[in-house]
Amino acid sequence: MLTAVIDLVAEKGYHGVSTKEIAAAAGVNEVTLFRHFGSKQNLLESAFHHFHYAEEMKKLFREKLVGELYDDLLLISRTYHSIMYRNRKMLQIALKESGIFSEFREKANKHPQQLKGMLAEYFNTMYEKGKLIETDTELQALSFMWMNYGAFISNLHSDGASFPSVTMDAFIEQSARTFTRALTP
Amino acid sequence: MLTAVIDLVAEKGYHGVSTKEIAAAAGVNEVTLFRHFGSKQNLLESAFHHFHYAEEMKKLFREKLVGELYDDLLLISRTYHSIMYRNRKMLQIALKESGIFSEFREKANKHPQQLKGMLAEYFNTMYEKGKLIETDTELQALSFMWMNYGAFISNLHSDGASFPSVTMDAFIEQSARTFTRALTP
DNA sequence: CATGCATGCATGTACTCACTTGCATTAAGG
DNA sequence: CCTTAATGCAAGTGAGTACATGCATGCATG
Repeated sequence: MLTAVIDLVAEKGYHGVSTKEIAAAAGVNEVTLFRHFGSKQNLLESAFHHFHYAEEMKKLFREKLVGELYDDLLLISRTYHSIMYRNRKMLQIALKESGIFSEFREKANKHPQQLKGMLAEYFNTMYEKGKLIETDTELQALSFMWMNYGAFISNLHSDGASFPSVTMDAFIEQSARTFTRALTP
Repeated sequence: MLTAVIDLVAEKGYHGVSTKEIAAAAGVNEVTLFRHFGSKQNLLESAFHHFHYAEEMKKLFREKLVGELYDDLLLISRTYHSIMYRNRKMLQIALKESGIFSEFREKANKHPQQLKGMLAEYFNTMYEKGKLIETDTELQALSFMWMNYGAFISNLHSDGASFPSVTMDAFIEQSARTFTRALTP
C-alpha cells in the first residue's frame, strides 16, 4: 500500500488519484486502506515518513574522501545521483504537492541544505591544505549542488528522453573536471 | 480568467483547483467561463498557449555577445534567469502536470534543447578563436544550463527561503567566473 | 472447538465536481 | 427604439469523491 500510494501520487498528483485506485494498485480492498490509515492524507504522510535520504551522504563526508579534488567531487556527484534516483518518487511528490503539504517541502529542503554545508566545509579544509584557490566556498558548494540538481530534475521527466545523446555518467565526469580545473590553484 | 487559471493551477495543481474557484478569482461567474472555453481543460490549454519564452534568447545569441567568455556567460545567465522568472508560473504547471498533459512537457522541453544547442555552438566558435580549451562543448553547455536550471528550480519554491543567505546575483557572478576559469586556455 | 482478528464485499452517506439549462439584466450599435 | 450579444443568477444533472457500516469469510492461537 505504501509503495502504491507513492507511485500513483508521484505520477498523477494527490488530487489526481482516488483511494479506490490506490487500493486496487495495492491489491487490497479500499476499506482496509481506511482501517489501517484512517484517511487518505494520513496514508500519504505515513508512506512519506517511511523513507529517508541523508545518512549515506554524511558517512561519505566523514570517511570516504581522499583529499584529491577530482576524485572527491566525482564520488560526491555519483553518490548524490544514486541517492536522488533511489528516492525520485518521493522527490517528485515533494515537488508537486509542495503547495498543498508544506511539511513535504520542509523535509525536502533539509537535505540540500545539509549537503551544501558539508560541501562548503570540505572546500574550506581543502583551502587550508593549499589545494583550493581563495573563493567563496559557500557559493561554490551551491553551484556544484545546483548543477547536479538541475541535471537530476531534467532527467526525472520523460526518463531521459529530453537529451538522449548525453549519458548521465559522461556529464558527471565532465562537470567534476570542470570544477576541478576552476578551483585548483 | 487566463491569469487566474495560471496562478491557481501553478499553486494547487490542475485537480486541486475547481472551476468555481477559478471563476471567483477572475471575478466572473462560473458559467461565463464555460461559455468562453467549453471545458476546464480547454481553458488551461488556451491560457498556456498565450505565452512564449524563446525569442529573446535567440536574439541575444545573434547580436549581443562580445567574444569575452566571462561577459558573455554573465549576460546569458542573467537573461536566462529573467526569462525563467517571468514565466515561472507556466514552468511550475509544466512541472506539476507533466504526467497528465504530455503537451506541456513537450513545450517545456523545446526551450532548454534550443538553448543548449546555441550555447554549444557559441563554445565551438570560441574554440576556433583560441579562446576556449579543447573540450566536449555539448557537455559543457549542458552543465552550465543545468547549473542555472537547478538554481532556478530551487528558488521557485518557498520564494528563496531555502537559502536565505545567498543572493541570486552573487551566485550568477560566481558561477560565470567558475566556468570562465575552467574553460579559458 | 472457540475466540479474536484481519480482510473482503455490498451498500450507503454526504459532499463536491464539471458542466448544462432557462431566464432576467445590461449595454452597445444600426 | 430595437435588436443582438454578453453576462449573471438559480437550479439542476450525473458522476465521482472520501469515508462509514454491517455482515460474512478465513485463519491463527488459546
